[in-house]
Amino acid sequence: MSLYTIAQASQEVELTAYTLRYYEKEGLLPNVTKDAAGRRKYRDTDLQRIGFIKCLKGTGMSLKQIKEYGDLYKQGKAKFNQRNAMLQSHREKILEEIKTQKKYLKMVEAKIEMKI
Amino acid sequence: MSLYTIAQASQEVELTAYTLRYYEKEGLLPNVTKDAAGRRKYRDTDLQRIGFIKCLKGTGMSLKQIKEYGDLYKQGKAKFNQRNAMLQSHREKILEEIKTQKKYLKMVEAKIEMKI
DNA sequence: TCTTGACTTAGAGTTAACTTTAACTGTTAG
DNA sequence: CTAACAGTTAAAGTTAACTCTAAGTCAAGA
Repeated sequence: MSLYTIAQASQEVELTAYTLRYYEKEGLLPNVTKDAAGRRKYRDTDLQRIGFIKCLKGTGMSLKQIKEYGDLYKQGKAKFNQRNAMLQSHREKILEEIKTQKKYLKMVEAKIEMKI
Repeated sequence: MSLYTIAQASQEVELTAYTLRYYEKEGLLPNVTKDAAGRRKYRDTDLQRIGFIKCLKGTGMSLKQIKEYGDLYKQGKAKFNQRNAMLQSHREKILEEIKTQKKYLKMVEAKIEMKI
């Protein structure tokens, strides 16, 4: 079980320390502990959580919605259905997005082929 | 050859009239003509251009870069190489992005499958 | 003729997601 | 012991991309 300073965590997850503090302030990382001097110590589970936040964010979910998801998560089995529904519909959204990206890719390729 | 008011063009391309004026102000739509009363009249070529702008924007190109691309386009054959290089590297970027989206899709699906 | 409604402009306001600053504190290497 | 450094906070600043407001113009219908 290893602990990371904010600088180490920052490097690990490829987000700035500013961003990590910001996410915490916004309630996306409720479980980050601090050492005796008040400095953040990130655990592996924190890094995993950040990884999933990056996944949700990278697929177009807003921080606000990510927080909602996290809040449901915290409430455990009671909110399982609601939480899973969120993921299901987000999955649909990603599928749609991939479809759109492929369409756009073809448009760009067509433009390249036009050579004008 | 049909002409569209801003309201009609707006509906056609699914952007608000505000956004169309904003794009024009930013130099992304340099060829929109106006009628005797000073009202914008969009031609089919304008709508096609907007369609391509949406494609570039939808694949993560900034309006600033889209303007640069448009400016190169305006300079015709002289800037063909530069313009085409932009599209080539944008194509790579889209391919990368699709790859990332597929990875994230798998992460979300894994989370759904976990049922926890 | 009057009024309604779609348009015009310049410029101000909004939102999300950071990003930076200022002032401070606690840890560590020389 | 002290200077440098990594961290802390609250709050202000930044950026992109809209989005809206205010004040005005113009054309068409009752």
